[in-house]
Amino acid sequence: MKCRENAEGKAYRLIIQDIKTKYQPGDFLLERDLAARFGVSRTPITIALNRLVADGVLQKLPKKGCFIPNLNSEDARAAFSVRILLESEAARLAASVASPDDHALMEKILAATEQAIDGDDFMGFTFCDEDFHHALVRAAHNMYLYDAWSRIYLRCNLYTRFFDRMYTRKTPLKSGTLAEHAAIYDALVRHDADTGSARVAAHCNGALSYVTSSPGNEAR
Amino acid sequence: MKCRENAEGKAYRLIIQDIKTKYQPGDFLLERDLAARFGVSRTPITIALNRLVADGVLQKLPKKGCFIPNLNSEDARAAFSVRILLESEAARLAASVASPDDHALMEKILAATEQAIDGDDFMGFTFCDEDFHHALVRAAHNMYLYDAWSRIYLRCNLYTRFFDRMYTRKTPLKSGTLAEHAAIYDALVRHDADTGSARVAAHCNGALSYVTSSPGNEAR
DNA sequence: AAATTTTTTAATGAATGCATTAACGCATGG
DNA sequence: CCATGCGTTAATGCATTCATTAAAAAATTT
Repeated sequence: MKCRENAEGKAYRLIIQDIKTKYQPGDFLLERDLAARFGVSRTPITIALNRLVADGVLQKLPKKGCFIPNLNSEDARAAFSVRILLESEAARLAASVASPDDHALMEKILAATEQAIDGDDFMGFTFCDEDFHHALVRAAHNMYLYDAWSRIYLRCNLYTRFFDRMYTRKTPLKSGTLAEHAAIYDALVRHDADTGSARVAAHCNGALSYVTSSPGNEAR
Repeated sequence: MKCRENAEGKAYRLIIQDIKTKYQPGDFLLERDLAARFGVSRTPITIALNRLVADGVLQKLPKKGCFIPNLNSEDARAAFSVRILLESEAARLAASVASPDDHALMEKILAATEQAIDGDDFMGFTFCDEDFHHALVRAAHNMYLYDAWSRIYLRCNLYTRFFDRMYTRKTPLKSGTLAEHAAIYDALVRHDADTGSARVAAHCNGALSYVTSSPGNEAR
């Protein structure tokens, strides 16, 4: 049986959606607005916002509220370096301990990615991209590693999604991303920890370059 | 000017104190009790508890509440491996980028540690121990690394403090810890990243051994 | 007597109302 | 014309109240 989602969880999920699609760096997220739009009271909104601050996705000023942090290249490099540290270690571990279920899930995601590309479904592709990385890190079978990675990945995605929205540079990325994911997966099933780890690092560095090479990445 | 602490921040700090000194694995933290004891309403308590759940220090069951998670050796190894990954990388970075201020702070903490040992002040020693590690990771000058480390360190300390309370095995640890901290600091000022990183890893592995070697570490 | 159903209780979950405070506009004086 | 001080406003911060629900206790039935 699956318990129905509570108001706070719903708020958390919807706020993340909004952050990725609606708000810009510097924008304040007003509790009253969010509460009205999501049809809940301010209390669960407050809790969800505080969680997002703890996640590093939002910043907070006392008596001022929560806002999307400014994104600049230096921050991006700092955030991505932590992501790379964690995610490449996850790949190293996954090469040893990933289960057949983990492999099956990743294969399924790769297939779905290909399908999304064929259908020119950018949103679907984005979900598949995120799903693959989640599956990869989960395959390391260390919940603390996954927790820490999960947070910094959310933060890194803040950059990626924002620049996606700015430049909507979709097509050139897609094929490369799928090929790189497939190559990472290939190393994992061959239990080649060094190659898997290196490919993950290279892949993430590519994402970092995408973000930092864009002009105007110094947000207002 | 320093703003006075708000109720939520106070609650967060006091709950952590209580966790380290009062509660045991499996104990539920009742919001009403905490609110009454801290002299605030339930709202800031709820927010603080949710932050601690996000930090991985507490676990939560819907409609049941927050509780201290069970501590076992396997979890400890998983948590410490993430801590070691982050903290040894921090040492590697700090060897390059630490400022004179960072060095001065660490020296000050080392002196305070010695003083605490001389005065047989176990509480003071504990604070110095934590302060040193915080200063070390901060010296890497990467706030995302510090954030991620901070969380997993809190979780690791859950084990350490709990076993400290169980066995109060103070004296044999103290001198060794100080010497190891000093050795780490020495590597940092010599800009020897490899040695610093290795010494941090060894030091943390020692803490892990302390926790896992204790009998009865499989909590109820 | 054991099992099951009902009732009670006590906890979290959520909404509302009030207090506090930071920011904005406006007026006044230099 | 610019700076400063006051009053208004609108936001967060917090307390209180009500609703929901899970667990424990009691009563009833088999």
